[in-house]
Amino acid sequence: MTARVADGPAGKAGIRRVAESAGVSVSTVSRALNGYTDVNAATRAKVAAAAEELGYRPSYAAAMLRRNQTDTVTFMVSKPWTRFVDPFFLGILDGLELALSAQGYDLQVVMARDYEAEHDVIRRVVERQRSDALIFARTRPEDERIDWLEERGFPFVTIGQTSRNSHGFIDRDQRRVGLEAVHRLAALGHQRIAFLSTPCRYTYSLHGREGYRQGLTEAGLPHDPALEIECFLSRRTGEEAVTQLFTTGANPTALFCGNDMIALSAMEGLKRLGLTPGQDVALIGCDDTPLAAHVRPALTSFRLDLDAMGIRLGRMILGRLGGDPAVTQEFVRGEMVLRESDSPMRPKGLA
Amino acid sequence: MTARVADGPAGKAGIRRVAESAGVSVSTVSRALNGYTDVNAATRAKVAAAAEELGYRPSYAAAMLRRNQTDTVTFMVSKPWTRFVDPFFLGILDGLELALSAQGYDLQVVMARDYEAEHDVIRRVVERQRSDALIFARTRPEDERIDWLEERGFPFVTIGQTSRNSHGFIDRDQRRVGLEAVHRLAALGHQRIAFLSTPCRYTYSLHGREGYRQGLTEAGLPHDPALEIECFLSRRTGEEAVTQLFTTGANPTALFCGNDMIALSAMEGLKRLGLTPGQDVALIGCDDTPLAAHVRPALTSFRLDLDAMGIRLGRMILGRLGGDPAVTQEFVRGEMVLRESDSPMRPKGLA
DNA sequence: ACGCAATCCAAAAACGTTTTTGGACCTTGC
DNA sequence: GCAAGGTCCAAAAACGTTTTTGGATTGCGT
Repeated sequence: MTARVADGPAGKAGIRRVAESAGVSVSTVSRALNGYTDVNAATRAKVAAAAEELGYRPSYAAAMLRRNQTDTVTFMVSKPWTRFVDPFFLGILDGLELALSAQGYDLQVVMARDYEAEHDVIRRVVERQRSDALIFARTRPEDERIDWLEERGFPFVTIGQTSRNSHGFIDRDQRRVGLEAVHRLAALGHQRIAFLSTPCRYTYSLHGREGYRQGLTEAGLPHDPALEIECFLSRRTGEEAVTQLFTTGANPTALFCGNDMIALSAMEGLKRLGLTPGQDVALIGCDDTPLAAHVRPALTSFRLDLDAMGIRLGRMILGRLGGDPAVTQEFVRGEMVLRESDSPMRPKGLA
Repeated sequence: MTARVADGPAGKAGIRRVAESAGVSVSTVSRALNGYTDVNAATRAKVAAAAEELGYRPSYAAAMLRRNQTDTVTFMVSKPWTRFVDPFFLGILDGLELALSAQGYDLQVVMARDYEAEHDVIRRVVERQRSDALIFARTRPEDERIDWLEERGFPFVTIGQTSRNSHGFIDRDQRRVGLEAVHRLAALGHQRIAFLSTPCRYTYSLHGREGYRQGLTEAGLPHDPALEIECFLSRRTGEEAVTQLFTTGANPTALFCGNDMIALSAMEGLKRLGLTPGQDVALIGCDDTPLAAHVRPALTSFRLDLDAMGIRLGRMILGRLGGDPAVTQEFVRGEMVLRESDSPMRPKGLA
């Protein structure tokens, strides 16, 4: 039996054993393995060899305790409206994990079951101290979560902006999306273009509305408040909106929808009203859900490179953790992908 | 300035400060807060009050170092074929996180970018020692990953079975799914039912095939190997399969597809061949992707309660971590949801 | 009163790193 | 030949818990 040397002769090799085996001190092993400069190349090699030989893996817990950092980043996924929105989050998660794991960081995932829970979830995450940074989406113009985090100096990056924008974020320029959608529809001859908005509490909804309205004025079209509808979370949200639009006589010939979910259910609603989507009424969605391409008529929408978005998110958060004090704010471009649902205005009146 | 007491007068309150404030020893604080029995109720209350008062949060790192466990469970998501499969993983993640967080466990997520990477990813996870247990899917009959994990005694649960089934798992009874699908199609009068299988390396594919074949014999139908096609990862996988089927003269009148992705692309392929899915050729899928309900004809498929599956997974893994040595093996029922694509056999020949 | 058991709690030893401090040993310049 | 300055490394002090060990105190039976 070898001399008892603290990490226990039986257990996994600890840094002490490596030190012993390499014939150097514990501290030297640590410095050598962590890439400090003040260690001779020969010594470093010797240490590396010993570590390799013994299959040494540093104890995460010990390092974490000592350095007081977890090398973990938390992503909070907002419980989606429905399964339709999942691809958005998992797509981002994918890119994010790629960027993080490349730097030795781990990705932790927490779920917020509903809107009210989000703040509590965040609180728990930072108070448990098991994570170095936080990423979340669904920002509001005035976002108490952000105030709370900034107050505590906890590193975070959001997907989406606030009114102050004092923090790091990545976002799609939803204003431009709205603008382009309306331009497209106006160019197709539509004069009565409705906006089926996502909930107005979210910043991006507001941006989308701005874009929508600006598009209207740029196209020389009047702004009719009756054509703006706020849709909430429900599988039939678009259906209800459409029903309302055609019941109250707002009678749009085109719909710009805040997301694909809304667009899809709006299609259902149209059919139920005896209208043919993509023929009687044109539609443009957002997000480019996998569904969009497979539905009839195929939904024109705005594609987002989720992987890239995740990777950039990872870089941003790592930058912040790396001590770079700069608050980075990035935009990703949502590219319109034309399909079938954005049909030209039909000359004749409605059915 | 108060007496310097190790956790630093300035920093967050440590257990020492709580002890001091409550007028007991450090160890008592620990025992009180961790629910040990040998501490007086009055003392426990006093400690709890002091902890509350000081906003004490135990250091995860220190506890982890001492107890040698991380209170973290890792979920490996296999890079999906396409975004279509995402809902499967995120759905499970959701339920899983619910179960874990309820017990104070954290959920860590790692991605395996391709099949070959999966083993390496697993290796990294257990060697880094930042996680207590692992969950992963896509098992093979002979699965080296499982051998590797069992060898090391690392706790894990899989989604899917192996040939030995020596481990804990949760799985859908894919044999039954295949059986039911074929029964349904045979009952509709179909005689030539093709099977568009997911890759055969996965256990569930094999089970599906078993069910398919058994269904055939039970229905008194002959087994034609030309009607069995293995589909790989590609957006057009079903399309290719269908083309092959109708080019070589296998000419099925019904398709049982190993997943919805295959079914959907098979639909495309049928259309390209001038056939009307759900009319000239019946289809049944698996997984019940959100897409299934929205496509025309709506795809008949097998629903899975992903949330419940995630929750049960969580319970299983927590059971294992709780010292319960029993290997639990659970099955979830995949319920056939009838829609439009499973049409009856048309009396006349093909178009 | 005395011994024995039960109950509650204090002291101290880990857990395995990282980081600071300072000391040998060379090299170099004069 | 000596001081000054560099390089490289050893020793030891944290980091903040949990858990073991054992010692007081109390209650009880005799």
